[in-house]
Amino acid sequence: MEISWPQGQTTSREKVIKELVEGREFATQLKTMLHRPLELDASLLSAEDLVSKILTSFTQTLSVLTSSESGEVHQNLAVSHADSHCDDRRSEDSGESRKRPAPKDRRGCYKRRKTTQTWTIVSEATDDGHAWRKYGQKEILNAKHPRSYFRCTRKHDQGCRATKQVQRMENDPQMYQTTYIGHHTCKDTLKAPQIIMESDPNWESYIINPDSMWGKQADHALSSSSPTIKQESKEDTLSDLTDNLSSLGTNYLWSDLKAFELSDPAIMSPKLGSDNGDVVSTMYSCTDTGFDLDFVVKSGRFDSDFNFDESEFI
DNA sequence: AACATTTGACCCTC
DNA sequence: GAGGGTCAAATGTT
Repeated sequence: MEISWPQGQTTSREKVIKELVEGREFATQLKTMLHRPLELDASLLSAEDLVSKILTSFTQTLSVLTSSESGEVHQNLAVSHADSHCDDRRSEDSGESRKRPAPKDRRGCYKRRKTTQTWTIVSEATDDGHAWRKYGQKEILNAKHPRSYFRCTRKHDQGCRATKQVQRMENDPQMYQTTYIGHHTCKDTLKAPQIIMESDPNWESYIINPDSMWGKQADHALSSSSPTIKQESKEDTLSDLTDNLSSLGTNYLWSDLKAFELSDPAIMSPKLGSDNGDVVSTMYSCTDTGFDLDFVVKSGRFDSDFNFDESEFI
């Protein structure tokens, strides 16, 4: 994989490398801790601290990358204008009668983002640690099950534009295909790991295998299927990659293995609540940038060919 | 009261 | 015009 850095971003590149190296270091410590819990040195950081450090590393990396990517900023500005336009219109309608008022002219209010990056996962769980609000449901042609539409609950107070669509698989009703559209810009990224650790003190036994998480190939015996992230080129930006890394490395990892806290009872399979010992399998399909990534989360394993080696960025 | 969900209408893209 | 994405009033829940 090769990323070409624009001129003048050498410093950013160094920061990114530094953050990733630090993150890897913390992950290594966490791995050691998980493998040898009885040999813990009291002077070392706790597992929770290490997780926080790792997440901070991701966040700092994203911060550097997104701040150097002006196109995204312009896009956000355009949307905020559209939002204010809609708000103005809403306030004008405030005097109308309650019952189905006269149709409003909502032209220009829709922010359909056909160029925004999307990626899809197939999983038993739809909860990903983020707070979502359902804003719609539609019957889809030739689909047995309706599609549910969710937006980030931080849309209004933090302007987070992330949305997702969840649809039950036809051939396997226990599985849900979740399509994520856009990335979270809100600040609730630490929520998921906290929930995990609080909900199950033995989470590490089936949630994370640091060997596989950080690129060292460990036990593949449980990986019976070939997982993929498919990426298509739409709006190729560097921040796309980093956003995906963030999501895959944090949100998805936590969420899929946190399959037992379900956020949408209307579309959830009731059996999930008692399946802690069962296989958690997820396939990621990413429709996004020009980068090729292969991941698998199966039976609690997170296998990745993606390596956070700084040489990858040269 | 505040927040979340439901659901019909509206709008956009193809 | 069909299909699908989003809005927003009504309703439900905490």
